[in-house]
Amino acid sequence: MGRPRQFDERQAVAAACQAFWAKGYEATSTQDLCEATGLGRSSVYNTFTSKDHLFRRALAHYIDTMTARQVALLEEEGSSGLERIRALFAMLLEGEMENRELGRAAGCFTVNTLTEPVSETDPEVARLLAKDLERRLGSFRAVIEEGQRDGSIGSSRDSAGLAWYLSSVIAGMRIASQAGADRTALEQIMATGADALGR
Amino acid sequence: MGRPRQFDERQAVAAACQAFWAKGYEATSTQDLCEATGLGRSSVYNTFTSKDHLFRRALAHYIDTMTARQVALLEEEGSSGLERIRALFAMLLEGEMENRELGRAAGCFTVNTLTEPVSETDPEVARLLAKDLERRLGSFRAVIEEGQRDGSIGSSRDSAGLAWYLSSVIAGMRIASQAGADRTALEQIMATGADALGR
DNA sequence: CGAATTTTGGACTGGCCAATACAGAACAGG
DNA sequence: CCTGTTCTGTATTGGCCAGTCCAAAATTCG
Repeated sequence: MGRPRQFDERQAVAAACQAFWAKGYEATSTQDLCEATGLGRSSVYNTFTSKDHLFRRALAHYIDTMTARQVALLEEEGSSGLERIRALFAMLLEGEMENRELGRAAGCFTVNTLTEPVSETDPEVARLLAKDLERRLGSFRAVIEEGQRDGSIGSSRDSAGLAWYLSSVIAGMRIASQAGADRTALEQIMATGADALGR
Repeated sequence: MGRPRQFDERQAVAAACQAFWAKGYEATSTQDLCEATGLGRSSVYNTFTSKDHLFRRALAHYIDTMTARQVALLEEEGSSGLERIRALFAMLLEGEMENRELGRAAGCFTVNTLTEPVSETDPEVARLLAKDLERRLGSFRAVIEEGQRDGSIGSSRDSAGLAWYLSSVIAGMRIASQAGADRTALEQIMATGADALGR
């Protein structure tokens, strides 16, 4: 009963996600959020309680969508460990270029958030980021070990360390993208990043 | 003539740099800057005109100190190209751990700034970042080519691409540090990063 | 000592910030 | 059609923001 919502909550979260992704937590005002979502102030606060709460929802949404897609790609069977990692690289690169063409936010929302104070001051945000990192590292580690077994990854380094390395290379690529690297440079970063695994 | 300053301008810039480094442009208030520098509002505005101007000074200070030190290390003679890169990695890692122990800002001020809107909205900031990146890439490229000549770097990839890769690995390591990676993880990232150059 | 000049501290300003209050709108059930 | 309930638009709140103003302080030069 009661008056029905005139908007889709998930869609609003997705719009807020884009806004926060583009400008970060601090620089995004509640006014920006109203404009991005198309909602009035009352609807925003009635639905999401506060800017902090909406930010957490937006970050969780980003993580759910992006990390899930990436982990799924790494778990696909039918190709070697290294091939799957290369496929992930290609996907990330494509996503990066696509966002650029659409004039959307560059880089990675979670990486950007890590460099903001909110990642330390808000425990819930810290928890989301830590949990996502753990999940990604676990996924990386699994595919690396597969690669070491199937021979596509010649490096005999500790798989946990290589997972950290992989995570760093990806974060670094996104920073490079924000710094203005062109497609060729990004491709070279990814290709060289894979070299370290081959041996 | 006139009343003499009761503070050292360079010292004030250094203090402001620490504040901006720790919290970023957006989240650092002018009040924070007064407390960090120990100056009153009037002195800050009389000396530095505005928050934007002080931020540019702080960023320029960081770049001058940090990049100069790193470039100098890479230009030191008496060791192979790869050895110099490893020395740079060691220095960065040491600096990262030191900052952590002193409870200071983690990560890299320029990397953090790249993920903030100010890096796009303020043309002067954009110029500082672009110029620094160019300088770093040039320095990386030079030492990589030396390494390719002296045989320490076996990778036959394009030196400009490898320079981008190096820059990415370093940025990625700093993100990993902010994400909570321990010393061992950072060491593994750097070591694996060097593997890609060896061949 | 006095005039000119600069820095300094503290009070102050308009504006934007996140968040709230409230009245009316839009439904469901009876 | 009426009542209860939820949503929505507008006006408003107190607070912090960057930046200004001004009078007092501290110097140099004459």
